[in-house]
Amino acid sequence: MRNRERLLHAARRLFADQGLDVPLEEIARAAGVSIGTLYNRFPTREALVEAVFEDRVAAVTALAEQSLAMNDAWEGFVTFLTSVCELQAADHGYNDLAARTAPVGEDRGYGLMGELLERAQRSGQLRPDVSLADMAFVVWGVAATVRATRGSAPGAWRRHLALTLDGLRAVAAHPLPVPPMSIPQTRAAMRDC
Amino acid sequence: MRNRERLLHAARRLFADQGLDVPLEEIARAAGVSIGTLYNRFPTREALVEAVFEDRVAAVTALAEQSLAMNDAWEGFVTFLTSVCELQAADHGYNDLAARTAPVGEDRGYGLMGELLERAQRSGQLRPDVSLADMAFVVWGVAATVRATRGSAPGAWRRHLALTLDGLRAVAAHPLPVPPMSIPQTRAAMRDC
DNA sequence: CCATAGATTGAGGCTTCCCTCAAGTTAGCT
DNA sequence: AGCTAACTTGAGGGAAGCCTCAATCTATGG
Repeated sequence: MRNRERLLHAARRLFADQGLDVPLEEIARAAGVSIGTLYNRFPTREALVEAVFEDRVAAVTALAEQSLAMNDAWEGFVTFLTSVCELQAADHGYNDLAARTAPVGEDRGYGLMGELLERAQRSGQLRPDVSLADMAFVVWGVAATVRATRGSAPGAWRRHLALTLDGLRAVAAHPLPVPPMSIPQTRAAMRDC
Repeated sequence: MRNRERLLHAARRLFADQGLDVPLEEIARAAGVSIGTLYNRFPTREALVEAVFEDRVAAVTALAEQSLAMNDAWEGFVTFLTSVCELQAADHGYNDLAARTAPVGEDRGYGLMGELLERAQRSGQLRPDVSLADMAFVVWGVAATVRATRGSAPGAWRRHLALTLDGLRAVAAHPLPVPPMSIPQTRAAMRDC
């Protein structure tokens, strides 16, 4: 039916503008549909969010593949992270989501992140003591900056990201005080938003 | 009166455990006082928050002074940032607050941050292209990690901070893509949470 | 043209939190 | 004791969201 599409369109727009916490009634109104219909189509907010951002999984996978295809391993690594952050910056809702969806997972798309990372380490440019779980710090950090600066200093996140990346270079490496998060820890942390 | 103290105690505890968004009614209940009394003493949530965290301003100033007294400029800089992050990690409420209160301000205490920063730059260890406004990235980033990992991986923020600090070293410096935020921009961003 | 299955509607009940204010209580002063 | 000023109380009104469900509408096949 047409209503499902209208709802997805409205939700996409409102999530992008206002984040994942928009009132569902507002989405229904924007779609020109009643709140009851929204609940018929998407029994929970989660279902709606998932449907709206379904395509992003593929998009991120594609970005990772493009980045892996680049000759320079470090450049590929940087390009991938930058692209993901650009998605975050362009869409308030995806920014909210990225923090919960981040790098570590059995997810096919994110296996590629591991390859990008290891390749950059083998090339000697990415510090060897970081692991996949550490990428969550990048995403969480930039997400916070994106959120804070959306209104007043859009683009400032690029500076934050650049500083962060400089800390990931092998030449910058100094001993880290604690071991990386384990996979279950990382997953639990992402659940906690 | 005694009630003011009871309220401050209860609020201090609940803010620390649950963040700044605890229901005021819960604070009143924990203080053994009615909601009306809470409103008599603290007409707005902000007033209560301010009263609870009043001492932190002095505490942070003291930390900055201690750090300035250290011989090694870089060590002082790192010690200060680490101490502030420790405060954030120990208190959910202060973590919420730090992001809005961060480095830039006419605040006496935060003028010292500028001295720490410039001293570390003069010593050649802190990269010369960062400014006070960039410290907001550190606070925002670590605050996000503290929040996410509070339950599942406490202490993980130390790793995030260490990586971030490595990116601030002069040896790590690579050109930054955009200029630092202006002071008004920084202040506006901090208002937006 | 009717019957029926399916979709849609939106008022209304529910929860949570905010904040106020009339009535009641306490404490200090004479 | 009596009087007053100051403080305390908590029921209650209001706003925002969530979610449900009986009534209504639509469409399709016979």
